[in-house]
Amino acid sequence: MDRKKSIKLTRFELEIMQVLWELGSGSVREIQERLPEKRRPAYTTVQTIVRRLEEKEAVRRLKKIGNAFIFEPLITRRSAHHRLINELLESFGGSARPLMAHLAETGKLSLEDLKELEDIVAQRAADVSGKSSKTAKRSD
Amino acid sequence: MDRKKSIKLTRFELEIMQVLWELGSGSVREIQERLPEKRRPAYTTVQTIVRRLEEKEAVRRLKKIGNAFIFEPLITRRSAHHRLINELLESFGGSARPLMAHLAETGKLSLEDLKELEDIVAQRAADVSGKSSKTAKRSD
DNA sequence: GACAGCCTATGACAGTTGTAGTAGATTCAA
DNA sequence: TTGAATCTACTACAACTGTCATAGGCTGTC
Repeated sequence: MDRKKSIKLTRFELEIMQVLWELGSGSVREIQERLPEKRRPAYTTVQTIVRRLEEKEAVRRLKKIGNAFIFEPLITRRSAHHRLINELLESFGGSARPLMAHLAETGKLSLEDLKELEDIVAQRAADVSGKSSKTAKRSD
Repeated sequence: MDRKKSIKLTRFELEIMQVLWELGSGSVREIQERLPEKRRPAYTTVQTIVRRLEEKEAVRRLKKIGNAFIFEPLITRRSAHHRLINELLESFGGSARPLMAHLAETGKLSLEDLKELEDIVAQRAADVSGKSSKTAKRSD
């Protein structure tokens, strides 16, 4: 599907992207202030990561306010999550089952969760057979 | 639960652990030969990773055959997977839902999968209330 | 008992990642 | 218009990773 062969993000880069996805856009200062007080890195550390994200084309400069740049994400949270999940699945031999089983066993998954998921899967099956939508409607 | 605050493995280290989990135990040579022909690293590269795994106490020397050491895993596949999953969940804000939804949407999850999961979850709920087992029976 | 062949122990190195300091540009309030 | 505050650009660096080469130690065989 996606031709933009998805960008690889490090843990910290991902954390900063999370902030940007929440904010929509923001300056280095804003990003830094949204990071958890515990272990909040120096301003220039955040700046460095944002620069690397720029190089990777994961964010871009949207505009300038005062003398500060405002950055915005160029990749979606969804696509990033997509990548993470696929990477994890690879480590598991490609099957989602062990992953699911783990979640179920460790109580991270409730019966209600599963019911809702069934709806999603059923809906998806219907869409596919009905060919009603190419990429289904969704938010996130 | 686990007091052994779980070892952090890199991708390659994990790949080698996978081989060892499958073999039960093996020499550097055996491990190397089990790696996919495409991109199979040099013998000494595998050796280096195994050494690092030793340092991390993820494997140990079980015995010596001829002049070669035979290594065996010290951590379970299960605990390693556990860690990976938890790390992923953290990136998702701790909730399994987005992860599950993603799997459902991308068709990695079938209705049968979900049905079986319901059994697991239901069983788990029963165990917990009934206090019948401490760590439930399982294979993996 | 000497040697080819495989093994181990070590060292090395470049790329990535997290972390931050410094210097100089820009801004804005007085 | 000037000076403090705030930014950006650049540099640095150690730890971690993937990758391998080299040197020297065993072993099994003729």
